[in-house]
Order: sequence, then structure tokens, then C-alpha cells
Amino acid sequence: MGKSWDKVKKYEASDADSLKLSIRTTAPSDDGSFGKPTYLKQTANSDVHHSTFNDPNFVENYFKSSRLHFIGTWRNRYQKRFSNMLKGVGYGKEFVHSSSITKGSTIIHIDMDCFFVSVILRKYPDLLNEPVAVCHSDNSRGTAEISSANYPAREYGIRAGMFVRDAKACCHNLVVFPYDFEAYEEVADQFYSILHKHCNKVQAVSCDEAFLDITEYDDINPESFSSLIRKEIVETTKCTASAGIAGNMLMARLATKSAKPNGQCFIPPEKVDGFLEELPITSLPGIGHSIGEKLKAKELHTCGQLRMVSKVALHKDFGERVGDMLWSYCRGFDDRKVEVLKEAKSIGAEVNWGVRFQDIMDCEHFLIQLSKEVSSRLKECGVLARTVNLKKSYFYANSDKRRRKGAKEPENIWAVGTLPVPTDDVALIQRIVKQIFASFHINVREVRGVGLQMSRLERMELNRRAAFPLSSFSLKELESSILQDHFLEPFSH
DNA sequence: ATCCTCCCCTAC
DNA sequence: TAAGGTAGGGGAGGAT
Ligand SMILES: Nc1ccn([C@H]2C[C@H](O)[C@@H](COP(=O)(O)OP(=O)(O)OP(=O)(O)O)O2)c(=O)n1
Ligand SMILES: [Mg+2]
Ligand SMILES: [Mg+2]
Repeated sequence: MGKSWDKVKKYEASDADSLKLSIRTTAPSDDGSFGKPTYLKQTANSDVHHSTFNDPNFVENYFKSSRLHFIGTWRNRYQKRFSNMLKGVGYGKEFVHSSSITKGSTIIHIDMDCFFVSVILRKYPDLLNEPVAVCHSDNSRGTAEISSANYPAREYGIRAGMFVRDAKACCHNLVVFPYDFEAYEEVADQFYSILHKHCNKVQAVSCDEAFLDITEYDDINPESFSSLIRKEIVETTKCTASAGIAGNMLMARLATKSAKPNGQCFIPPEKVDGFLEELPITSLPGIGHSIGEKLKAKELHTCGQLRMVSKVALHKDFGERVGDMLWSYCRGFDDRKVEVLKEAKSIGAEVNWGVRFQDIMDCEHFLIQLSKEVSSRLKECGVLARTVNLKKSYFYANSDKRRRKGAKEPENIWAVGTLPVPTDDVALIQRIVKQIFASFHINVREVRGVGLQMSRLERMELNRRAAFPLSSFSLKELESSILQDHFLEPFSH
């Protein structure tokens, strides 16, 4: 608590006057727009086309178009839709089936091939062997991100996350389609219906990807079983999936990648070492850019090379858990269990695109939208939260210096408030959020992103909500107990 | 030792 | 034009 507070304080001390002024200042009165809603104003801060400036319903509309929001919120929709299938099955730890002791586990990992592209190409089968991507923009100078590229496109080096202009530079003939989130949702439903029909231990990784634990299915052949499932998926969805079969989740996942597209791969225990020997360490799940660079700096590239490094040395360089992971994964060891259900620890929403505030009113309007979003997500999950975290309120500190340096990295500021009672009430959340934001004392014109996260979650049915309805606490009471959490104290005015 | 806070990292 | 969200794991370093 102390640390984050220091940050707020420090910022205020370094730029106190202009910031205080900007908070007190409403819209400039000399442009004739005073009193108009911001989205009708023309101002110098409206330098993005679609932004909080010209859309009073920005959060909702933005989320409707955001692929990352679609991916990020998919799990909640899945858990609701498949709650029947998920309830009865335990948390994966409860008991060890006898066959896993005698012959080890059998895990299938299954993942749709170039998912977003496959879904749209159902309507354009002629393009199946042409380079195709899904992206918001088809502008060959655009900076929209490629979401998914099919395998012909990947031959040109096109990858998810690339700017469309770079993808077009790789392949002049790249065909770009827009998103169709409803269709992805539908296909994902069909995909999971099939998986749950065939297996009772399904761990959903994402809308196009899952682990199946078939250890208990003694009398089936894993490869035929996997084939059968893939066949049913392609017949039902008209999209192909690839699968990996192995003795643990790690090897099954790596097997899938090697089998793509539209294939499957079984890695028996005796083939594990050979499979890993030349595999780049960066292909291991959990090893991304940062750890990959560290390893590269040590001239470590393949899993085979990594095996030469002692566990002690890995602990020293990467910490205990990451060190253990590297040591185990490069040997093909992985003792994670397929887990059907995991309880959420936090629920939040954030926007870091198109955020442009002219004045404090815009900011508050935006915070109300975010609060509504989070409140309704808490309700959907049947969960109440005690901690409000107005986090990652990005802004360019002291604009000029930073921007001229070309440093696009925004700085963060955040503060936490703890409620005396867990809540999902939108009015209460709004109130607290507004207070926290007011305490930031930042120039709202510099804000480029806002996030609201709630944690310390409690399941609704375990909570004695009926006995203590929110209305039995006055807002004043709640606010004073939040103040005791002393994140507002130093700025109380 | 263990926990907590404030981050960074990773994956889709 | 363009939609850079979401959630969990875990490390460093300090508090207990
Ligand atoms: N950076 C990313 C990664 C993924 N996705 C979306 C689009 C993908 O179609 C979907 C599934 O992600 P995958 O990692 O499974 O990628 P694909 O299914 O597209 O390709 P692959 O055949 O490698 O699985 O998630 C995205 O929008 N942005
Ligand atoms: Mg996929
Ligand atoms: Mg996937």
C-alpha cells in the first residue's frame, strides 16, 4: 500500500500546479463548446478517429470490436454455457486413477487450425490454398494487427500480431477478411460440445484449444480416439483441428504444434528425448520474449543445450519456479494435471485504445461505463468482490519531454480500496472508483488507458447477502471505512 | 520461514 | 482508420 502511494505523491509533487489546475478546469470557454458534451466538441486532443471523444458509448462499442476482449471474456461465457458439464467433475486433484500409476497418463491436446481464418473460409473454399488473414484493416500502410493467418500466408512469414502493412509487405496478394465474432462463438460451442461428449476431463485453454485427460479410458486407442474427435469436429464445424497425444500436457501441446495443420502427432515416452533435442527453448510454453532473450544471451538455444545447465544455475538466473520449469520442460517432464474448473481470483476491464479525455467530466463518464462493465461481469459470474483496484491508469507524465524522446511507454498509476462488505453493486463501485480517480490528481488529457479490477472474490451463495443487504450500510459509512484504508488520506481536501 | 506488495511476463 | 483485453504465475525485496 505504501509504495503505490509514494508514486502518486511523487507525481503530484513534481507537477502539482498544472495538474491541480487541470482538474479544476472544465472545458475551455473560448471555443464556444463550454457545456456541450465532449463528444460534440472539436478539440486538439481528439487526434484519434474513434475515441472517447466522439462516442459517448465508447467502452461498449470498443469491446464489441476488440478481438482481445472477445478472447479474454470467452471463458466466462463458456463456463456459463457448459456449467452442467463442469459441475460434477472434480478439480483434477482428487484421486489418482490406477492406470496412471501403472502406465502413466495419456493426454490429448487439441487446437483448431488458424481458427479465425478457418471460420471465414467456410464461405470461401476457393481461397483455402491462398494466403488469407483476419484483420480490422486491409490498408497496406495500416497498423492494424493481424489476428490469424492461414498456413499459406505463414509461408510468407505472416504471423498473428503483425501489423497489416508488414504482412502485406511480406505478401502482396494477402487476402484480408474482417472479424466475425458470432461465428467464432458458434464454432467454439460446437467444438466443446464434441469434446465434452467424448471426454469428461476437459480443460478449456481458449475458444479454440483444450486438453483432454483420457488416462482412465483403458480400452481405447488414443490415436484412433483423437482421429474420431477430429473427424467429428471437421464434419460439424467445417473447420480443421490438429491434435497432440502424449504422456503429459507439455508434450501433448508440443505434439500439436508439430502436427499442424490438420494433423495429429503421438509422442511415446521413448521419443520424447529425440523430439526435444533440437527444439528451440522458445517453443516451450511459458518461455516468451523476455526469458528467450536471457537464454540467447547465454548462448542457449535448444532444449538439448538447456539440459546441460544445472538446476542450481537455473535457479540463480531465473528464480526458483521458473528455473524448475525450464529444467523440467527441457527434459519433457510436466506434472500439471488437467483441471476442469478453476475459480476466478479477479475480474476486471480495461481500455488502452482511443482514450482521449478533454476534462474531468469525460473521465468520470468513462469510469461509469467501466464500472458498469465490471459490475455486470461480477454478476454474471455470481461473485462479489471486496477489493477495488483502479489500476493502470496510464498517462504520459510531463508530456513534452517524454514524447519528444520518442518514448511511447506510458507511466502507470494505481490505487486500491478495500470495501467493508463484498459487493457487485454498480452504484457503489462507481462511487469508489470516482473517489480513487479524483485522488490521482493527474492531467486527464494525458490519460491513454484506464483499468478497473476487482479482487478478493467470494462466491455469492457463500455470502450472507440477504442478511446484510447493501442498503443497510450508508454510503457515508462505506466511504469512511474506505478512507481508513488510507489511500485517500493525504489528499483529502 | 512466510507473507505481502508491486510489478513483469506469458498465453490466447 | 481501427478497435493494444484478460487473467494467472511468479520474482524481488521488504514486512512480519
Ligand atoms: N496474437 C493473437 C493470437 C491469437 N488470436 C486469436 C486468433 C486465433 O485464430 C485464435 C486462436 O489462437 P491460436 O494461437 O490457436 O492461433 P490460430 O488458431 O490462428 O493458429 P494455429 O493453427 O497455430 O492454432 O485467437 C489473436 O487474435 N491474436
Ligand atoms: Mg488454433
Ligand atoms: Mg489456440
